[in-house]
Amino acid sequence: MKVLIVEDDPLHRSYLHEAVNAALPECDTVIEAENGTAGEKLARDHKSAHIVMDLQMANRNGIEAARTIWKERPETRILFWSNYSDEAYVRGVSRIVPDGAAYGYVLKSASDERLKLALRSIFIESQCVIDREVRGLQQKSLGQTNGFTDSEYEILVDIALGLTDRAIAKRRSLSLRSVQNRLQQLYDKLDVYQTAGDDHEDGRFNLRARAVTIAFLRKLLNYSALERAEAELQEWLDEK
Amino acid sequence: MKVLIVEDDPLHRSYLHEAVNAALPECDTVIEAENGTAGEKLARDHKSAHIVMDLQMANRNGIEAARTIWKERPETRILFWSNYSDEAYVRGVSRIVPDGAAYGYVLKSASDERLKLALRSIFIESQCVIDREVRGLQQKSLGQTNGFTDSEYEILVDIALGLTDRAIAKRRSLSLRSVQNRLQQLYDKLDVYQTAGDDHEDGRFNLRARAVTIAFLRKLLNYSALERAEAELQEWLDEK
DNA sequence: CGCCGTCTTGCGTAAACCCGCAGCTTGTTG
DNA sequence: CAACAAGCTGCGGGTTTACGCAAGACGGCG
Repeated sequence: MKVLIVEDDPLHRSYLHEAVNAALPECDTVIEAENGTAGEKLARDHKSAHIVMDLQMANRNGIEAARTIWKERPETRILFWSNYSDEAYVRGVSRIVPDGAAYGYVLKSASDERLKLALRSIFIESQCVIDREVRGLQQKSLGQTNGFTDSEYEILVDIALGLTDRAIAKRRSLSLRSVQNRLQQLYDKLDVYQTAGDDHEDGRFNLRARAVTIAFLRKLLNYSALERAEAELQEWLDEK
Repeated sequence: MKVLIVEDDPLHRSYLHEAVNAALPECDTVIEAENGTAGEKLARDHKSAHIVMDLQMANRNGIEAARTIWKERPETRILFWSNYSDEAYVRGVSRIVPDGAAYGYVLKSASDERLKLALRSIFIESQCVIDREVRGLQQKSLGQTNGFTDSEYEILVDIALGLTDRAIAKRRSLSLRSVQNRLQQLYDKLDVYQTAGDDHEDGRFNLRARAVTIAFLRKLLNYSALERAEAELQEWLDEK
């Protein structure tokens, strides 16, 4: 049994290496990659390998890497190991996991025990293991309680990218008015108004920009989500 | 001689601990804090301590902590140790360093040697040590070559927060038109137009929102800068 | 002092944005 | 099937943005 570790930080890499050795005596080979690109290549070379993957990496982030790896071999088991439980990451991951694939998501702040347990559960028992904190977000982002619909999230990303209403309409095949409807819906959910008016006319906010800011501060969006969205946008621009 | 380590991640914390022991045999006490708040308190208790500080921490980030520490004891020597060299961080740091204070900025990707050397230079020799990469940014952000003026940066932050032109005018004591002038200036520098028009009328951008996105992608802004700015904004809103 | 560049401000306009109102299409439920 | 909720769409209008044009204000510099 082989395990591939994809992780930026040398300290964390060697820590993972040890953890894998300790938790999985049946594992005979551990390979390391220090960024997403190298990770993809090694995953291709060692087809049977299970993967432990960091999410935020400079060169090519974990979500990108996981996506291409899963595209080639959907049955690959991947354990995501991340510092953050931002909704943006969680959403990003659940967007790309293939049907029925075994995967995991544990936070770097988890104890040694938790990590080792997760390693065994996923790689040996083929179970999904998702940290409680992360799980909470996942529920919210799927269930409609309080969380965001896909269409709301979509339009959030679109204005975050800086598209005009018209451009969004074209991209999503909607009428201009519908786009604006969704925007209002988004403004509602994000509570842009409360912070906005207070009741003085003075400190008014630009709703569109404010919505993005709030989303950022609430970690509905983050750098890597923006980066991905920007790439998709460019793609779309090119083909249109 | 005492050294205080303020760092989120337990792995990095113990690594730093070792590095300090190895580089500074004259250091008899090493104290650790795992977030900004705890760091501030320990800094108060151990007045003579030199500090190694992580920048991005969950609870209270390094810049905040450093600011209050320096406010109480401006001669404190602080070595910032960070994963990133985003302009947003660099700018944030140079904004708060007291006149003539000895400080340092080294990246986590630096070699052991570099770190140890920096430790000795700052804590023993009272020299400023700033990683080459970081230094580059610093030049740019101070000199006007290609970089951003303070007033440009200021307005960037303001629209990122989601303020309207009018609100910005009020906050910065400018006329509405001046605010808009600065905005245009900003749009120029950020090259919002190039990506915008291409030459089709189709894929138009909302300049204001797009500018923020570009700034984010170029790391002129980041989460912690936004967070700080938001706090300042709230403060201003309250008193006005 | 007069010339010049940079910054500020006002006026005016076209476009984009925010949104209430109202008619339509769906899918759901009793 | 009737009734109802939810989403899409057009219309209309009030507000905000983006920006050209031009008139001052301020600070060097020959």
